[in-house]
Amino acid sequence: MHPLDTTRALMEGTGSGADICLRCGSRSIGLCAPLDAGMLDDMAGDSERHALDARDAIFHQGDTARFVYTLTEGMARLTRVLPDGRQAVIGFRFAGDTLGFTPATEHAFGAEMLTRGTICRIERRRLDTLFRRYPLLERRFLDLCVRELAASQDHILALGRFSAEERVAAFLVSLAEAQERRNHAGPVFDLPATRADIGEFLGLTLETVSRAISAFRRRGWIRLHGHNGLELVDRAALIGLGSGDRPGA
Amino acid sequence: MHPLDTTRALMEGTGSGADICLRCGSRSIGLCAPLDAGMLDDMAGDSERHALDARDAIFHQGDTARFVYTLTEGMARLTRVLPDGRQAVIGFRFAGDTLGFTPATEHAFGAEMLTRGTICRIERRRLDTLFRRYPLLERRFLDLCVRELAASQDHILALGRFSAEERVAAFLVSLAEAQERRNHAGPVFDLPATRADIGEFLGLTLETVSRAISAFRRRGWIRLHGHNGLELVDRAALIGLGSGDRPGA
DNA sequence: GCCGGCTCTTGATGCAGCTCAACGGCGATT
DNA sequence: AATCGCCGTTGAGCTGCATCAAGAGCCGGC
Repeated sequence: MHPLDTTRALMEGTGSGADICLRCGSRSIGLCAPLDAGMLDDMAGDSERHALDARDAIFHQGDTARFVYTLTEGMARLTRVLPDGRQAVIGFRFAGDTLGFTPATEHAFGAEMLTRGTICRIERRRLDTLFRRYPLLERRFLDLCVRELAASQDHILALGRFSAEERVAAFLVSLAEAQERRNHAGPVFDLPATRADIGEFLGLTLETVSRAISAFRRRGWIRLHGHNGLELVDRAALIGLGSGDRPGA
Repeated sequence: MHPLDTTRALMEGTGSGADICLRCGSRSIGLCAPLDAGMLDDMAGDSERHALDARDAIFHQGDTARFVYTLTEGMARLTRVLPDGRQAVIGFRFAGDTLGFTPATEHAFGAEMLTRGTICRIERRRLDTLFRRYPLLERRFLDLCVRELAASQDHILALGRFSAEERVAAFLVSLAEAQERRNHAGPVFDLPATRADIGEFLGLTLETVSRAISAFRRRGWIRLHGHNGLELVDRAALIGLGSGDRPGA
């Protein structure tokens, strides 16, 4: 099994519904998918939509966790900062993903847009009201949460056990799969994260990420199109490297 | 903030109740804490208790996820195996922690006892029935899950950004705090995990873990008592090293 | 008591990835 | 079109940790 497959499972679990989040107007993949019409009306009445530019913060680490967010367009990164200033990217989020849901009073990490996009937010306490009215919604959050936990464990495995090239290969494949799951057509994917972002996600320096990507390019495994375009030419090779069955290890 | 503090938060969240899980007979910290008497009766009727020896498996990676477990005595480790045989310890669990709760059909990781101990297990579908009867129980699982997710993110941060000694220091402190939270008295803590277990948890080799522990001992920060006893002599030094505010980084 | 196996420790060596540095490409601004 | 700042690439050297190896302490079995 691909070690990042649980990420796929998480997203597949959210991608089936074709409901429309009334207020947001977007195809709702995250919050609204398996809900009935009455619930959607309630949520739409309680939520607000906001447009954001690339690099805008959605919320900051330490902010009071007043809202829960759904990313309706664009791509974002989740970051945590250590006391000494070292920073880590904890994850990336795509259109349809839910952000910032926590029972704590403060956000343990920050979220920033990597591209332009829009978010849809609902007050935490209104969501609690909806939980009481629609137990299915709470169940849905529990499932999402457990799946995200499994994805975190995959990432822990990758950080603890994978070489630099293995990590980058796994990342590129999971990025492509995430976009395919969102009905992306064509062989060229978006890669809006910088080398530094990827490095901070994978526990590597930007130079090491750059070298791995160059190596894949030299081997004919990938092709870069402009500064944002990524094409997986030999996906099997990348999956082989990124799946953790290194021959003779 | 200590980067492993969310682990503490997770456990504090479960440590407040003094209820007794009727069938298990143990102080229930995990499943049963904030529940009313009727719910406890229901759960006790549906759960079974088992005694296990050190090294016994509670469940295996890939097993059908038929049960949800509470560790009532002892210490366990959670492990994942990669296709090529590389293994990683993704976490440790203590008395009172809940194990193996997942909406998936299979366990994504295995769990093995590190010490003798007992577990209390309940069938997954009976738990679902209880969820329907007691929505508060489901809410409790959601909170636990979000907190565990935060703990995973701390671990991701440690694996991606911490040096070997920083990781070992953070691990020793969090282990001591976990035992203090469980009303452990006295300055000497249990360290039932081997150097290899710790190394597989922290993404290090057993030799590197051993060297870090020896270095702490030489600096007078810790003392070892027999093969299982650990005393933190200078906890502040360990916290300083393990909290991620390395001076000048 | 003696032996075999396991864990821990410590030393020597090698290498993957970090650090430091230089440069080229591209978009934005004016 | 010129300039600036950011991002990416590549090279050279260094270092922290892995790897390999040897030996010591401890425990259970006989």
